[in-house]
Amino acid sequence: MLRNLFSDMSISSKFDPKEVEDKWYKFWLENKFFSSKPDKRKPYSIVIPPPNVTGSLHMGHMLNNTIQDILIRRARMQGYNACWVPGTDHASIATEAKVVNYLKKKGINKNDLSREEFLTYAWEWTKNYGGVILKQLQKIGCSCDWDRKKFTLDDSMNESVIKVFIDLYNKGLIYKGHRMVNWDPKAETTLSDEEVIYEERSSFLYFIAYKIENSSEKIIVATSRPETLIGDTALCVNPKDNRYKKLVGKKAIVPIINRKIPIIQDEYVDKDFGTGCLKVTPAHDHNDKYLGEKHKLEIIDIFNSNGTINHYGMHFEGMDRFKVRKEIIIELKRVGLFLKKEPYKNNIALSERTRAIIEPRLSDQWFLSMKKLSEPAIKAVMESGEISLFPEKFKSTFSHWMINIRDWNISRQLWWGQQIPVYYFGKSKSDFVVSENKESALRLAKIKTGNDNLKLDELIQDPDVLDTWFSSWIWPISVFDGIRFPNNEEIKYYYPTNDLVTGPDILFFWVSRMIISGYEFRNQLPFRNVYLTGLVRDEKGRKMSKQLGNSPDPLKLINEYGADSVRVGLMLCSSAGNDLLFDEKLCVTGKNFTNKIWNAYRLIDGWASSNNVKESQASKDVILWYENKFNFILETIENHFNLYRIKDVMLAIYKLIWDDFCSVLLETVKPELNSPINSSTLSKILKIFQNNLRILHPFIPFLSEELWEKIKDDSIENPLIISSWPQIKKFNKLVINNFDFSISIVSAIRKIRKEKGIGFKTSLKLIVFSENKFDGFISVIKKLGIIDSVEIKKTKPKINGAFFRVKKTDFIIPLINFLDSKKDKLKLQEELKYTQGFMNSILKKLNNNNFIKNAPEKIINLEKKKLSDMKLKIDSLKKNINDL
RNA sequence: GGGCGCUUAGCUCAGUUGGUUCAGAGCACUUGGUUUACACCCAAGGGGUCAGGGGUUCGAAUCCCUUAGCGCCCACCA
Repeated sequence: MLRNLFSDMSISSKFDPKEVEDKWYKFWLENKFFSSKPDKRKPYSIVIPPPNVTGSLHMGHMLNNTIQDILIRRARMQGYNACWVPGTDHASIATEAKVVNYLKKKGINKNDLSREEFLTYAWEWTKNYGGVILKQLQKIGCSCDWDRKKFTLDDSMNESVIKVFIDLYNKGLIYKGHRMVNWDPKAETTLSDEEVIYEERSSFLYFIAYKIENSSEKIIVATSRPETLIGDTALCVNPKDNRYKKLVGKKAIVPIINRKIPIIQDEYVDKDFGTGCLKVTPAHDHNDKYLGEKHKLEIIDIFNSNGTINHYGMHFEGMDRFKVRKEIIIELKRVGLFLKKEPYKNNIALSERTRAIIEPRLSDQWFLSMKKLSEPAIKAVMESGEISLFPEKFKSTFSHWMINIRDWNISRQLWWGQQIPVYYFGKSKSDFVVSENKESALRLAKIKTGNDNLKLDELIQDPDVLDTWFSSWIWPISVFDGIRFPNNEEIKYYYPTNDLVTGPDILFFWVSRMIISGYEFRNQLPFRNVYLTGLVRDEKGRKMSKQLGNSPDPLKLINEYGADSVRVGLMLCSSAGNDLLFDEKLCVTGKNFTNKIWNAYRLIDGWASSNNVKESQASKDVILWYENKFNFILETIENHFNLYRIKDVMLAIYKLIWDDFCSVLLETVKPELNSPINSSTLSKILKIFQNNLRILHPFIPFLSEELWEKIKDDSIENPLIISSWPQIKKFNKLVINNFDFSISIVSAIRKIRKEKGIGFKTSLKLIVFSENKFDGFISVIKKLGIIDSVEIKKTKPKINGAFFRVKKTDFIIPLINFLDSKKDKLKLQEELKYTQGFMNSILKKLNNNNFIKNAPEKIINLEKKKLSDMKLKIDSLKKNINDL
């Protein structure tokens, strides 16, 4: 390998990611390195948390997909059959809202469309604008098996979802219930709790008088929602409230409506809030519903689905709820039943998508009963440990939620999603069948009714669709088609998957439900390890979200810094489960790192090699050390990986490459100007560089592959992506320690140079004072410390010079010209003082009887050893001071 | 309101079962450097009463109690 000495000049000193990223991604794709099929190897599989099909990449995606890519690339190199299944989620409400908006801009109102027409638009929209995010994942380097791309509304997915619904229904776990739901009057749909946001708003507490039947008395009620009095079916007071005792059991008359309602008592009512009298509207308030059930009150739903008042509101019928609020106050004033209003702050529930104020409303919904289903999942996480959560702190949160699990409302009043496979054929509530399609439903209905004349068009399918999570909760099974074909080769090979990487915010909505479905439908866990990343926040600590617009566009960052650099930057700050405040500066750190590696390559590439130069001792020593150090670090990396401490892995590699490889190894073997390097040294360095690239690959796939290509020799056939992950070889900790010792000596020499104003061109002499064998690496000390000779003496010579001490060993650099004995003396005296103080504290411990009595022997001996060490140090310091 | 967790250097965080000089890392900062890969660099350095208080212990960043501040999840007040 003889090269022109100046060949490195032709390569830019700045690494340009743009040149290499697309090239290598295309290369990997074309060679099918991402794709996986069952074979004899052990599988390693990950299913992607499917991003919303409408979504575009934000930092949260970037974070957790980079982690997945790191895991999958490492597994691939380790020889596993690595399979990362990508896909998207149809995200029923989010997508439907987007399509509705899109149509609105085109002047089309959703309500004017039929279901089929709307779905046609939605599919068109999805095809045109959806799935962008998957292209973006490619930009960050994700090595997903794209041939396996899935969508939660694919035909096969739909079939699986319906099959699961029918199965659970037949097991008696799905039922229709009357529930208080969050009604969005603007979208005219129920919302899941997670789609509701709360906001503090100032409003008023209105004080309204209700007349008592057959009496001139009145009772005052305080309410923030006077319009709901239309639906009042009781007034309620606390039984201990003496003010109202005499009224309990009597009837009050709802103002304006003039309906008679009972006055009841219940502990629930707070005497001190408002007037201590609560109006009960069971149809429109969670707590009132509870009271209504307990006291068997009538339920009057007063709203139309768009938030206007229905016929119960008499002359208010058709009027919007907030207009009614105003009108009703005016009317109450007119009839003299309005007393006053007081300013009042409360939390208002809003629809996350439409920002409409949520109307709690009783409604017919489908529910999945969860209690029994969740038992194996609780066991797997809490008892058997089959499934591990990282970090572990989420276990307690998980268990609390699972134990108090509530039934899952799985129906949504939307069109975009899997339509519920329930077919009604009659007027009675039980006149329905559950089946995969209309034809089979008809057959069932005929059997159920005994009416053989039932016609297909007499069947009406439930208009609701299933909650989006109802398709994603079976994701790890359905992506391998294990619901439809439970014995297919794929599901048997890849399931259970290995790791799941996702955000803690969907631990309950998604992760726990996948575990539940895994046991229910495969009788087996869906994944062994769950790594919960932190939430990416902005510099103000706010959650990054599209609504706030505070998420930097990862693609812009990649464009500016390169994908590898952004990956490094993110990994450096991504401790599991801890939120990370994203700072763009980290990308700069990442860029510096990739550039450092690039320049290390340039350096090595520029070396000419020759057999005619001797291999220096320093090179031999430093290579020996690096090989030991590499394996030592490799071991710690493996340990970090096993605990999903990706940040620690990243930092360990960062330091290994920057400090050990570049600053120490390369600086030591670096030949003199214009001279070649020993050929054997160079080939060893290249081997080392290759191993470095192997461990770097999962983190910086593009640059590592590029450099691998550039430096590879005849022994290498495969591209880096499918090369091998290094095996940990035995290493000698003593070599590492002795070398670290030597580097500390070099640092001390450099410090003296700086203090004394001695440049790096002046060679110095070093005298070591050591009674035992000196085990530093002299060759390296000479090379890096720019020392021309090292003398080892048993006793301290009477020489003027700079004294220093590293790990119990004394050193002197003879420095007649640079000496400043006064200053040096002062410094040594300071150190003496500190050391004496330290020794005193050890003495105090050893003189403490309780310490001697209670501390383990090991610790006591340690302290004794420390004491003798300190004594020696003090002696030597004193000697040094005298010598000066 | 219920549950979980956090508070360590200017910033972001490590610190495993209490015990070697254990108070650490990266970044930032200061100082010095046109050393033949890299100024996106090299070298050296400064910096923390481990949130406050109390307790257990021979010994506490680490265990217990308490106060203050913060975050998350769940449930949501007429």
